[in-house]
Amino acid sequence: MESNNPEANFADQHNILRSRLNQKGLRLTDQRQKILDLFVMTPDGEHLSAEDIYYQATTKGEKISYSTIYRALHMMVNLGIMREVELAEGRKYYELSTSPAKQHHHLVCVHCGEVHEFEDHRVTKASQQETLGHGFLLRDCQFTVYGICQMCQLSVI
Amino acid sequence: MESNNPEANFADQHNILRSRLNQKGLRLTDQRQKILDLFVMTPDGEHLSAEDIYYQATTKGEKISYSTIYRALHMMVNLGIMREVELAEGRKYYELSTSPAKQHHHLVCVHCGEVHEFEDHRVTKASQQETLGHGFLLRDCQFTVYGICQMCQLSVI
DNA sequence: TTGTGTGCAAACGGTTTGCATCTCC
DNA sequence: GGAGATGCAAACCGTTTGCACACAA
Repeated sequence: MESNNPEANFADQHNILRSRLNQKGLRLTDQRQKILDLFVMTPDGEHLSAEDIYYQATTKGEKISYSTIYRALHMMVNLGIMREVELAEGRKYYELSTSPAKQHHHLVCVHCGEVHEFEDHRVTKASQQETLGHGFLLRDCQFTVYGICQMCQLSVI
Repeated sequence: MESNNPEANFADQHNILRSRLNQKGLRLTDQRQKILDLFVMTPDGEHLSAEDIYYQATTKGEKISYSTIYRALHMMVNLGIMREVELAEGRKYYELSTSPAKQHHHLVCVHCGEVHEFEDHRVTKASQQETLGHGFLLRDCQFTVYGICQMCQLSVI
Protein backbone atom coordinates (compact mmCIF):
# COMPACT_ATOMS: atom_id res chain seq x y z
CA MET A 1 0.00 0.00 0.00
CA GLU A 2 1.87 3.03 -1.14
CA SER A 3 -0.76 5.21 0.50
CA ASN A 4 0.91 4.28 3.81
CA ASN A 5 4.10 5.74 2.53
CA PRO A 6 3.47 9.29 1.39
CA GLU A 7 7.14 9.99 0.72
CA ALA A 8 7.37 7.22 -1.83
CA ASN A 9 4.20 8.58 -3.36
CA PHE A 10 5.69 12.05 -3.67
CA ALA A 11 8.87 10.64 -5.15
CA ASP A 12 6.86 8.62 -7.67
CA GLN A 13 4.87 11.63 -8.71
CA HIS A 14 7.98 13.76 -9.01
CA ASN A 15 9.65 11.22 -11.21
CA ILE A 16 6.62 10.93 -13.44
CA LEU A 17 6.42 14.69 -13.70
CA ARG A 18 10.15 15.09 -14.26
CA SER A 19 10.26 12.60 -17.10
CA ARG A 20 7.24 14.13 -18.79
CA LEU A 21 8.75 17.58 -18.49
CA ASN A 22 12.12 16.49 -19.75
CA GLN A 23 10.54 15.01 -22.85
CA LYS A 24 9.42 18.51 -23.72
CA GLY A 25 12.54 20.34 -22.60
CA LEU A 26 10.75 21.66 -19.52
CA ARG A 27 12.08 21.73 -15.97
CA LEU A 28 11.00 20.39 -12.62
CA THR A 29 11.23 23.31 -10.23
CA ASP A 30 10.56 23.53 -6.50
CA GLN A 31 7.31 25.35 -7.14
CA ARG A 32 6.02 22.74 -9.53
CA GLN A 33 6.92 19.98 -7.09
CA LYS A 34 5.15 21.76 -4.25
CA ILE A 35 2.01 22.28 -6.28
CA LEU A 36 1.92 18.63 -7.27
CA ASP A 37 2.48 17.63 -3.62
CA LEU A 38 -0.55 19.61 -2.55
CA PHE A 39 -2.70 17.67 -5.00
CA VAL A 40 -1.22 14.33 -3.94
CA MET A 41 -2.01 15.17 -0.32
CA THR A 42 -5.51 16.35 -1.09
CA PRO A 43 -8.11 13.72 -0.22
CA ASP A 44 -10.24 12.28 -3.02
CA GLY A 45 -13.26 14.37 -3.81
CA GLU A 46 -11.56 17.65 -2.99
CA HIS A 47 -10.38 20.10 -5.55
CA LEU A 48 -8.02 23.03 -5.43
CA SER A 49 -8.35 26.47 -6.93
CA ALA A 50 -5.39 28.75 -7.59
CA GLU A 51 -6.32 30.60 -4.43
CA ASP A 52 -6.39 27.38 -2.39
CA ILE A 53 -2.92 26.53 -3.63
CA TYR A 54 -1.59 30.00 -2.93
CA TYR A 55 -3.07 29.99 0.55
CA GLN A 56 -1.89 26.48 1.49
CA ALA A 57 1.60 27.09 0.16
CA THR A 58 2.14 30.47 1.81
CA THR A 59 0.68 29.21 5.09
CA LYS A 60 3.47 26.64 5.12
CA GLY A 61 5.97 29.42 4.62
CA GLU A 62 6.62 28.55 1.01
CA LYS A 63 7.01 31.40 -1.42
CA ILE A 64 5.05 31.22 -4.64
CA SER A 65 3.24 33.71 -6.83
CA TYR A 66 -0.09 33.47 -8.54
CA SER A 67 1.54 33.73 -11.96
CA THR A 68 3.63 30.66 -11.22
CA ILE A 69 0.61 28.78 -9.95
CA TYR A 70 -1.47 29.54 -13.02
CA ARG A 71 1.38 28.79 -15.38
CA ALA A 72 2.09 25.47 -13.66
CA LEU A 73 -1.57 24.46 -13.68
CA HIS A 74 -1.92 25.18 -17.38
CA MET A 75 1.21 23.27 -18.14
CA MET A 76 0.06 20.23 -16.18
CA VAL A 77 -3.36 20.33 -17.79
CA ASN A 78 -1.68 20.39 -21.20
CA LEU A 79 0.51 17.47 -20.23
CA GLY A 80 -2.59 15.55 -19.17
CA ILE A 81 -1.51 15.36 -15.55
CA MET A 82 -4.38 17.50 -14.30
CA ARG A 83 -7.94 18.28 -15.19
CA GLU A 84 -9.74 21.57 -14.92
CA VAL A 85 -13.28 21.32 -13.56
CA GLU A 86 -16.09 23.83 -13.27
CA LEU A 87 -17.67 23.45 -9.88
CA ALA A 88 -18.58 26.87 -8.67
CA GLU A 89 -19.11 30.22 -10.29
CA GLY A 90 -16.28 32.40 -11.40
CA ARG A 91 -13.40 30.19 -10.46
CA LYS A 92 -11.65 27.15 -11.83
CA TYR A 93 -10.77 24.08 -9.84
CA TYR A 94 -8.15 21.46 -10.57
CA GLU A 95 -7.69 17.78 -9.77
CA LEU A 96 -5.15 15.11 -10.67
CA SER A 97 -6.38 13.38 -13.77
CA THR A 98 -7.39 9.75 -13.66
CA SER A 99 -7.60 7.28 -16.50
CA PRO A 100 -10.40 7.96 -19.00
CA ALA A 101 -11.97 4.66 -17.95
CA LYS A 102 -12.41 5.94 -14.41
CA GLN A 103 -13.96 9.21 -15.42
CA HIS A 104 -16.00 10.71 -12.61
CA HIS A 105 -18.54 13.44 -12.12
CA HIS A 106 -19.57 15.90 -9.45
CA LEU A 107 -22.56 16.56 -7.25
CA VAL A 108 -22.31 20.06 -5.81
CA CYS A 109 -24.31 21.82 -3.13
CA VAL A 110 -25.03 25.28 -4.52
CA HIS A 111 -25.36 26.63 -1.02
CA CYS A 112 -22.35 25.40 0.96
CA GLY A 113 -20.16 24.12 -1.88
CA GLU A 114 -19.94 20.53 -0.61
CA VAL A 115 -18.81 18.24 -3.45
CA HIS A 116 -19.33 14.51 -3.97
CA GLU A 117 -17.65 12.59 -6.72
CA PHE A 118 -19.38 9.73 -8.42
CA GLU A 119 -18.94 7.43 -11.36
CA ASP A 120 -21.70 6.43 -13.72
CA HIS A 121 -21.05 4.26 -16.70
CA ARG A 122 -24.28 5.42 -18.36
CA VAL A 123 -22.96 8.96 -18.46
CA THR A 124 -19.60 7.83 -19.76
CA LYS A 125 -21.39 5.83 -22.43
CA ALA A 126 -23.61 8.76 -23.37
CA SER A 127 -20.59 10.99 -23.93
CA GLN A 128 -18.99 8.39 -26.17
CA GLN A 129 -22.14 7.77 -28.20
CA GLU A 130 -22.84 11.45 -28.64
CA THR A 131 -19.37 12.34 -29.87
CA LEU A 132 -19.36 9.33 -32.18
CA GLY A 133 -22.79 10.20 -33.56
CA HIS A 134 -21.65 13.67 -34.55
CA GLY A 135 -18.23 12.61 -35.80
CA PHE A 136 -16.53 14.43 -32.95
CA LEU A 137 -13.26 13.42 -31.37
CA LEU A 138 -13.94 13.15 -27.61
CA ARG A 139 -11.70 15.29 -25.46
CA ASP A 140 -13.37 15.55 -22.07
CA CYS A 141 -16.79 15.74 -20.55
CA GLN A 142 -18.10 17.36 -17.45
CA PHE A 143 -21.24 16.23 -15.75
CA THR A 144 -22.05 18.45 -12.82
CA VAL A 145 -25.22 18.05 -10.80
CA TYR A 146 -26.26 21.05 -8.74
CA GLY A 147 -28.52 20.70 -5.73
CA ILE A 148 -28.95 21.52 -2.08
CA CYS A 149 -27.45 19.16 0.47
CA GLN A 150 -29.35 17.85 3.48
CA MET A 151 -27.76 20.25 5.96
CA CYS A 152 -28.52 23.25 3.80
CA GLN A 153 -32.09 22.15 3.19
CA LEU A 154 -32.65 22.55 6.94
CA SER A 155 -30.96 25.92 7.29
CA VAL A 156 -32.13 27.61 4.11
CA ILE A 157 -35.36 27.77 2.15
CA MET B 1 -48.26 25.78 -35.11
CA GLU B 2 -47.46 28.92 -33.20
CA SER B 3 -43.96 28.83 -34.67
CA ASN B 4 -45.57 30.08 -37.89
CA ASN B 5 -46.78 33.11 -36.03
CA PRO B 6 -43.89 34.76 -34.28
CA GLU B 7 -45.96 37.72 -33.12
CA ALA B 8 -48.32 35.51 -31.18
CA ASN B 9 -45.28 33.80 -29.76
CA PHE B 10 -43.81 37.10 -28.59
CA ALA B 11 -47.13 38.13 -27.09
CA ASP B 12 -47.38 34.81 -25.26
CA GLN B 13 -43.92 35.16 -23.86
CA HIS B 14 -44.53 38.73 -22.81
CA ASN B 15 -47.68 37.78 -20.99
CA ILE B 16 -45.99 34.93 -19.21
CA LEU B 17 -43.15 37.19 -18.21
CA ARG B 18 -45.46 40.02 -17.18
CA SER B 19 -47.55 37.85 -14.90
CA ARG B 20 -44.50 36.31 -13.30
CA LEU B 21 -42.99 39.72 -12.73
CA ASN B 22 -46.18 41.18 -11.34
CA GLN B 23 -46.42 38.38 -8.79
CA LYS B 24 -43.16 39.68 -7.36
CA GLY B 25 -43.86 43.37 -7.72
CA LEU B 26 -41.46 43.63 -10.66
CA ARG B 27 -42.07 45.39 -13.96
CA LEU B 28 -42.04 44.48 -17.61
CA THR B 29 -39.89 47.10 -19.30
CA ASP B 30 -38.97 47.58 -22.94
CA GLN B 31 -35.49 46.30 -22.33
CA ARG B 32 -36.70 43.11 -20.69
CA GLN B 33 -39.13 42.50 -23.53
CA LYS B 34 -36.41 43.02 -26.12
CA ILE B 35 -34.06 40.63 -24.38
CA LEU B 36 -36.72 37.98 -24.19
CA ASP B 37 -37.56 38.53 -27.88
CA LEU B 38 -33.97 37.85 -28.84
CA PHE B 39 -34.12 34.50 -27.10
CA VAL B 40 -37.47 33.62 -28.66
CA MET B 41 -36.04 34.42 -32.11
CA THR B 42 -32.87 32.46 -31.50
CA PRO B 43 -32.96 29.04 -33.18
CA ASP B 44 -32.79 25.95 -31.01
CA GLY B 45 -29.28 24.94 -30.14
CA GLU B 46 -27.96 28.48 -30.06
CA HIS B 47 -27.17 30.38 -26.93
CA LEU B 48 -26.63 34.01 -26.17
CA SER B 49 -24.01 35.70 -24.05
CA ALA B 50 -24.42 39.18 -22.61
CA GLU B 51 -22.20 40.43 -25.41
CA ASP B 52 -24.35 38.73 -28.06
CA ILE B 53 -27.42 40.42 -26.63
CA TYR B 54 -25.73 43.80 -26.46
CA TYR B 55 -24.47 43.48 -30.01
CA GLN B 56 -27.75 42.27 -31.52
CA ALA B 57 -29.78 44.90 -29.69
CA THR B 58 -27.57 47.86 -30.53
CA THR B 59 -27.22 46.72 -34.15
CA LYS B 60 -30.99 47.07 -34.40
CA GLY B 61 -30.69 50.59 -33.06
CA GLU B 62 -32.05 49.71 -29.65
CA LYS B 63 -30.41 51.29 -26.66
CA ILE B 64 -29.48 49.06 -23.77
CA SER B 65 -26.60 48.87 -21.34
CA TYR B 66 -24.64 45.89 -20.10
CA SER B 67 -25.83 46.51 -16.54
CA THR B 68 -29.42 46.18 -17.66
CA ILE B 69 -28.66 43.05 -19.63
CA TYR B 70 -26.92 41.35 -16.73
CA ARG B 71 -29.60 42.42 -14.27
CA ALA B 72 -32.36 41.14 -16.55
CA LEU B 73 -30.62 37.83 -17.16
CA HIS B 74 -30.14 37.22 -13.44
CA MET B 75 -33.73 38.07 -12.76
CA MET B 76 -35.01 35.70 -15.43
CA VAL B 77 -32.74 32.93 -14.21
CA ASN B 78 -34.09 33.43 -10.69
CA LEU B 79 -37.64 33.32 -12.01
CA GLY B 80 -36.84 30.04 -13.76
CA ILE B 81 -37.43 31.53 -17.22
CA MET B 82 -33.83 31.12 -18.29
CA ARG B 83 -30.92 28.85 -17.67
CA GLU B 84 -27.28 29.74 -17.44
CA VAL B 85 -24.96 27.31 -19.19
CA GLU B 86 -21.19 26.96 -19.27
CA LEU B 87 -20.15 26.27 -22.81
CA ALA B 88 -16.91 28.10 -23.37
CA GLU B 89 -14.25 29.53 -21.16
CA GLY B 90 -14.63 32.81 -19.35
CA ARG B 91 -18.12 33.65 -20.42
CA LYS B 92 -21.66 32.67 -19.53
CA TYR B 93 -24.33 31.74 -22.00
CA TYR B 94 -28.07 31.78 -21.53
CA GLU B 95 -31.01 29.90 -23.01
CA LEU B 96 -34.77 29.80 -22.40
CA SER B 97 -35.45 27.09 -19.89
CA THR B 98 -37.43 24.06 -20.87
CA SER B 99 -39.36 21.68 -18.65
CA PRO B 100 -37.18 19.54 -16.38
CA ALA B 101 -38.47 16.48 -18.26
CA LYS B 102 -36.95 17.78 -21.48
CA GLN B 103 -33.60 18.57 -19.98
CA HIS B 104 -30.90 18.66 -22.61
CA HIS B 105 -27.13 18.66 -22.77
CA HIS B 106 -24.38 20.07 -24.94
CA LEU B 107 -21.69 18.75 -27.23
CA VAL B 108 -19.17 21.50 -27.88
CA CYS B 109 -16.28 21.72 -30.31
CA VAL B 110 -13.39 23.14 -28.30
CA HIS B 111 -11.84 24.51 -31.46
CA CYS B 112 -14.59 26.35 -33.35
CA GLY B 113 -17.26 26.53 -30.65
CA GLU B 114 -19.93 24.65 -32.60
CA VAL B 115 -22.63 23.39 -30.22
CA HIS B 116 -25.07 20.51 -30.55
CA GLU B 117 -27.87 19.92 -28.10
CA PHE B 118 -28.97 16.44 -27.24
CA GLU B 119 -31.23 14.65 -24.81
CA ASP B 120 -30.31 11.48 -22.99
CA HIS B 121 -32.64 9.92 -20.48
CA ARG B 122 -29.78 7.95 -18.94
CA VAL B 123 -28.06 11.18 -17.98
CA THR B 124 -31.27 12.65 -16.63
CA LYS B 125 -31.80 9.48 -14.62
CA ALA B 126 -28.26 9.54 -13.30
CA SER B 127 -28.69 13.08 -12.01
CA GLN B 128 -31.89 12.12 -10.23
CA GLN B 129 -30.42 8.98 -8.67
CA GLU B 130 -27.30 10.72 -7.53
CA THR B 131 -29.11 13.60 -5.82
CA LEU B 132 -31.55 11.18 -4.21
CA GLY B 133 -28.75 8.92 -3.01
CA HIS B 134 -27.06 11.79 -1.19
CA GLY B 135 -30.24 13.37 0.10
CA PHE B 136 -29.76 16.40 -2.12
CA LEU B 137 -32.55 18.49 -3.58
CA LEU B 138 -31.92 18.59 -7.35
CA ARG B 139 -31.64 22.08 -8.80
CA ASP B 140 -29.99 21.72 -12.19
CA CYS B 141 -27.42 19.64 -13.92
CA GLN B 142 -25.04 20.37 -16.72
CA PHE B 143 -23.60 17.69 -18.91
CA THR B 144 -21.15 19.15 -21.37
CA VAL B 145 -19.13 17.00 -23.72
CA TYR B 146 -16.05 18.60 -25.21
CA GLY B 147 -14.52 17.36 -28.42
CA ILE B 148 -13.30 18.35 -31.85
CA CYS B 149 -15.80 18.47 -34.68
CA GLN B 150 -15.23 16.87 -38.06
CA MET B 151 -14.30 20.10 -39.81
CA CYS B 152 -11.77 21.01 -37.16
CA GLN B 153 -10.24 17.53 -37.14
CA LEU B 154 -9.25 18.17 -40.75
CA SER B 155 -7.87 21.64 -40.24
CA VAL B 156 -6.13 21.22 -36.88
CA ILE B 157 -4.06 18.53 -35.19
C1' DT C 1 26.04 29.10 -20.53
C1' DT C 2 21.55 29.55 -22.05
C1' DG C 3 17.05 29.03 -22.45
C1' DT C 4 13.38 28.04 -19.13
C1' DG C 5 10.96 29.60 -14.92
C1' DT C 6 9.85 33.06 -11.37
C1' DG C 7 7.99 37.23 -9.05
C1' DC C 8 6.26 41.65 -9.44
C1' DA C 9 3.14 44.86 -10.97
C1' DA C 10 0.25 46.22 -14.31
C1' DA C 11 -3.17 44.93 -17.69
C1' DC C 12 -7.23 42.29 -19.10
C1' DG C 13 -12.09 41.14 -19.64
C1' DG C 14 -16.38 39.68 -18.15
C1' DT C 15 -19.34 40.99 -14.54
C1' DT C 16 -21.11 43.83 -10.69
C1' DT C 17 -22.25 48.01 -8.22
C1' DG C 18 -23.19 52.99 -6.55
C1' DC C 19 -25.62 56.64 -7.78
C1' DA C 20 -28.36 60.01 -10.13
C1' DT C 21 -32.14 59.92 -13.16
C1' DC C 22 -36.12 58.02 -15.24
C1' DT C 23 -40.42 55.36 -15.70
C1' DC C 24 -43.89 51.96 -15.01
C1' DC C 25 -47.87 50.86 -12.00
C1' DG D 1 -46.13 59.47 -5.69
C1' DG D 2 -43.13 55.97 -4.92
C1' DA D 3 -40.95 51.64 -5.69
C1' DG D 4 -38.54 49.67 -9.12
C1' DA D 5 -35.48 50.05 -13.50
C1' DT D 6 -31.92 52.20 -16.33
C1' DG D 7 -27.38 54.08 -17.85
C1' DC D 8 -23.01 55.57 -16.81
C1' DA D 9 -18.66 55.07 -14.96
C1' DA D 10 -15.99 53.03 -11.77
C1' DA D 11 -15.00 49.03 -9.07
C1' DC D 12 -14.34 44.05 -8.80
C1' DC D 13 -11.89 39.83 -9.12
C1' DG D 14 -9.95 35.86 -11.15
C1' DT D 15 -6.65 35.38 -14.56
C1' DT D 16 -2.98 36.72 -17.86
C1' DT D 17 1.12 39.10 -19.44
C1' DG D 18 5.59 41.96 -20.00
C1' DC D 19 9.74 42.29 -18.19
C1' DA D 20 13.93 41.96 -15.43
C1' DC D 21 16.09 38.67 -12.76
C1' DA D 22 17.05 33.77 -11.09
C1' DC D 23 18.03 29.16 -11.73
C1' DA D 24 17.92 24.18 -13.61
C1' DA D 25 20.21 21.42 -16.96
